Amino acid sequence: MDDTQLMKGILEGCVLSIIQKEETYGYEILSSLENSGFENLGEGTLYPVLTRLNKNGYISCRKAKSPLGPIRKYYSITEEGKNYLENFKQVYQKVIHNANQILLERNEGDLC
Amino acid sequence: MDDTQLMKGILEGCVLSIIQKEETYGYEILSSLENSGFENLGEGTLYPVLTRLNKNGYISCRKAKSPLGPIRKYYSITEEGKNYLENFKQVYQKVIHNANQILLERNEGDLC
DNA sequence: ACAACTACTTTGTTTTACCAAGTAGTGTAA
DNA sequence: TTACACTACTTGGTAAAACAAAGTAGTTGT
Repeated sequence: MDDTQLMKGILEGCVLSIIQKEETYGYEILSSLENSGFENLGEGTLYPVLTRLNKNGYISCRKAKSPLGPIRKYYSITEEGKNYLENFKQVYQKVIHNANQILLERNEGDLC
Repeated sequence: MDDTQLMKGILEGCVLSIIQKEETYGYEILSSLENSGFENLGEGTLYPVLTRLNKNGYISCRKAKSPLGPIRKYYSITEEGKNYLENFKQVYQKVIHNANQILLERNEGDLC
């Protein structure tokens, strides 16, 4: 089964949360996400998220040379981004709570 | 903030889970979802989900008269639907677990 | 006759993840 | 030195799903 639909919207919040912890760049965020269990994420999935967050003013961008590859684009969270993330977390937790109630509820047939 | 993106994919599992509990019909599922906190769900959101689940063979359909309105379409879960739902729950829990790790992690600045 | 509630349908829009391919810089080994 | 591997970002096209808005109909109550 495919998890692409479940990823919708969640990814954006996760990326913003990672950037909030410290200034970082795309390629590093990718491996950070992989370490947290999001294993099948392509670059073509992540980079548009960063572009979108930047365009919406939730993160800002700074270019810097890499010691072992092409130039990096370092992103850091803005004040607007912090507010957005707090709000996102609340909505996320509400949705998850509602879904858990429906999905994980005991059924009649369940043993104890 | 908008939760439409977070709803993607989650809704399908919730609807299937509700049908698994007992045979039911669209309009009732809608109020069931509203009772669980999904308050802004339109009919134009739910009915396509039912059509999709039916077309994929996860639910079956039976028509029956309503005591107070037009004819109802009662849905019940199929064996294939049960398998799909179990699988869905596993993927769902994995995604949520991964996301929680990133979103709810303590930051350096946090007190205690 | 008309409104209110029940109940399902359809059409079009928007957002987003994903795939595939491309562009480039740096280091390593045949 | 040529080729490969790794780093790092970009772009274009596709498909899936939620949603808004409008419509169709049956039943009940005033």
